[in-house]
Amino acid sequence: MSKAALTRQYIIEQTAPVFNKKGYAGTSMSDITEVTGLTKGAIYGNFENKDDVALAVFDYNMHQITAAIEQRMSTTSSTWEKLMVFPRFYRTAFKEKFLSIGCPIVNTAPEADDTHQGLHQKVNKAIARFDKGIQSLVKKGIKKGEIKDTTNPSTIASLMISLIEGGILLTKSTGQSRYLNRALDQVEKILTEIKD
Amino acid sequence: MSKAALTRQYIIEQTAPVFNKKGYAGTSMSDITEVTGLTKGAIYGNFENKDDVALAVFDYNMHQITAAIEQRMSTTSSTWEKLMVFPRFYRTAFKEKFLSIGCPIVNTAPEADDTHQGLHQKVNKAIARFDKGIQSLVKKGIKKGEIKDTTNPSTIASLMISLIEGGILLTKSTGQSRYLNRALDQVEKILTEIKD
Amino acid sequence: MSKAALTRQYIIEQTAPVFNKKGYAGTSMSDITEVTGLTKGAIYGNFENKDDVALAVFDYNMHQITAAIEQRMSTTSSTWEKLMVFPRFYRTAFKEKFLSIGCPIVNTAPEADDTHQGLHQKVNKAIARFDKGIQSLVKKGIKKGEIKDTTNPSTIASLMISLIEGGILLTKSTGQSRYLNRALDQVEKILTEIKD
Amino acid sequence: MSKAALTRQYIIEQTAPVFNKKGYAGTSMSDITEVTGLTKGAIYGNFENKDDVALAVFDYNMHQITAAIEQRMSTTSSTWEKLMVFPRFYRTAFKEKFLSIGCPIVNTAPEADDTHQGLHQKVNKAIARFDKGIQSLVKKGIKKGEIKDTTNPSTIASLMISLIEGGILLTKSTGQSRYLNRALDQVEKILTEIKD
DNA sequence: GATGAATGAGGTTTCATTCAT
DNA sequence: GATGAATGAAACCTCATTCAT
Repeated sequence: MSKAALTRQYIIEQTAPVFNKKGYAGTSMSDITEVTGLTKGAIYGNFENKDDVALAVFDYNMHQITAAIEQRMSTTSSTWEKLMVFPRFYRTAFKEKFLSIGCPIVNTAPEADDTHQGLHQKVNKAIARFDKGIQSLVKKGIKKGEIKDTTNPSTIASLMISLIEGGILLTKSTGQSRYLNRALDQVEKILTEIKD
Repeated sequence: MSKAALTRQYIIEQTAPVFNKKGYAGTSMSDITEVTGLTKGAIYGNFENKDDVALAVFDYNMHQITAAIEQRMSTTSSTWEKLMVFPRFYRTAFKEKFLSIGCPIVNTAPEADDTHQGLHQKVNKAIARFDKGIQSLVKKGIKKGEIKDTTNPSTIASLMISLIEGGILLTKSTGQSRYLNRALDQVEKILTEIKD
Repeated sequence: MSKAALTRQYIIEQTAPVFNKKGYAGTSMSDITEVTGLTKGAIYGNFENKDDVALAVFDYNMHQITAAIEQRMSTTSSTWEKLMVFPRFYRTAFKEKFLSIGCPIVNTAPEADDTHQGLHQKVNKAIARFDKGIQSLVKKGIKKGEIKDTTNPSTIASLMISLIEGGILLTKSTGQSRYLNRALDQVEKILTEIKD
Repeated sequence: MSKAALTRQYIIEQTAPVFNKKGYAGTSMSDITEVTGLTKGAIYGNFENKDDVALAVFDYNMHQITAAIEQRMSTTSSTWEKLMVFPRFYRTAFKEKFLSIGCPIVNTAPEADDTHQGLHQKVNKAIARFDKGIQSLVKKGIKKGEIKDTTNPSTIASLMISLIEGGILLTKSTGQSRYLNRALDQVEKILTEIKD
């Protein structure tokens, strides 16, 4: 890793929590220099502008979660078990490590929707990847006979994602874990129902 | 209604869409003067500060939705039918009139969580009212024999809210109606299952 | 007294302490409405502008002190005793009632000097009146044989005023009464020395 | 000297006359940018806020006078002569160079008294330093047998300062030099009386 | 490649004042 | 004659960004 790439990575890691807390518009370049201990010049040497930092931070945040999920999936060859990784991950690891941060999709979508094209696209791509991941697991499960062939992959994906993101939003805001817990119960119930 | 109250109302109504689009930090006082055609002084004559405008706008946005829902509920005396108003409302009226705006809870919760105490409290109170409303309908339904007495009101409320808010978040961001639609299908399925 | 004159007087009396505390530039029209409980319109109905209020308040403050001094002087027919009223007044009544407010001349002169023509003129007229008052008492004292005829009235006036205003300035700022006390001791010593 | 320190010094020097003329509340950030030719950002890059500028300017103004006085004192070893530097300095150099500005203590004390904690403290510290300086000269003079041992150092200091500051206030406001002149005559008379 | 002082626009808020009611 | 909502300028301050060193 070149020195430049290292600095870039350092900035992203230090800045991620700030963007998560304050949002895009609420985070200032001064917040970034403060949390990194670097100068304005150093930030602008490694990123084009604030936008560029925000996009990189979003990618970083998504990668943290996706990598953790994929790693857990790799421990089983059953596609149904792979699907069950989602509720299990969000119930344990997520609550321990990530809930204080929240989900980057939930954090970013409402703000980016109408004002921030670059981020909005990234959010939608992240949702699409999430969705496609679930759908292809369901399809593979059907093929392998692990999942009932009457199952609609798109429906399963839509439901799972809405339940998870909704649950996170509410539990994060209220501090009451029951929202995310009941949502994840429901995800598991749905997955159990489609098991063949 | 005094002139001041009229102006206040006017400012709220004109400003609501801007806050919905740009969020709290993203909306400037200049945005407000622009959309209202009033001067800075006029805004500050009717509101203490930007915060005060934001809180009033949030209340206004919530009231719009709650009033519409309550009005629909008033047309039936069956508590189960009253519960069914939620998915039906969000499926029709909401999509037509409100989706461009989004749900004030979804719009506000992520930004307010960590930085904006006043709004955060308002959001949580709104969620609590939403939750309590569903729970008391379920309880009443059980009492009246319309709903199975094995039903857990808190679970139903948690699930319904997570599904609705999650569905809105995703449909608003992606533009794909399937997220909200599948979430509402699920809400209706859940309600059908608890019908006695 | 007409109703208008009463309101004017009321505004002046309520506003005087504010101007004394905050100075001219530091006092806002809102401070004035707040302390009087009246509306902007009421203030502007009775005064041309903020300037006009400030000038009236200065006159009022000066009158308070001058009237008290003159009242005390009227109790003696000795001109030397009349002169001694100054140190005695400032030592007692002033410290009890007026020090928290300060002397209008000290309060106003530095701010008005370079920026506020109207007030500056009023301050200088007040000083001139103060000065002339002392000088004519000294002259009368010389004529009546109460004061040595070698005495220079202008010198006595200059010295007395500098000592009194300097003493007030320092005691007000530091909270240490010795500045004003030693200055008044000196005034009395000077008066004793010129006694015939 | 770093570039920042140079700019800071430049801002202070350019701004000093403005604060002297207009006072703290009367001086605006725009006045400062105008007189310095710098932008708002440049000022705020070098000072925390307007307060911070005002405090630095006060220190600068005091230093100008103190340095001039100390320099003159260094030309004699007699403590009595050192005390005589005060009236002589204020009579000549001060009237030529500083009277247009006034004395920072006189300029600042009345405004700072009730509203501006930071400045108020600085003013009082400046007075205390002035006072202590005179007192310790008197004490040294007594020890060295130059000054009568019946002399009260505190009284001398109180009197000298009241006379000087009072004289400046009145001469500055009225434009008549007799106030300061007679006050300084009196200071010299007092010093002559305590000479051993 | 990094620094950090400077920019200039724009942020929120308060000001003295006016004027239709 | 009084009201108080509105004005428009100006207050203090922060922003994202640049560029000479």
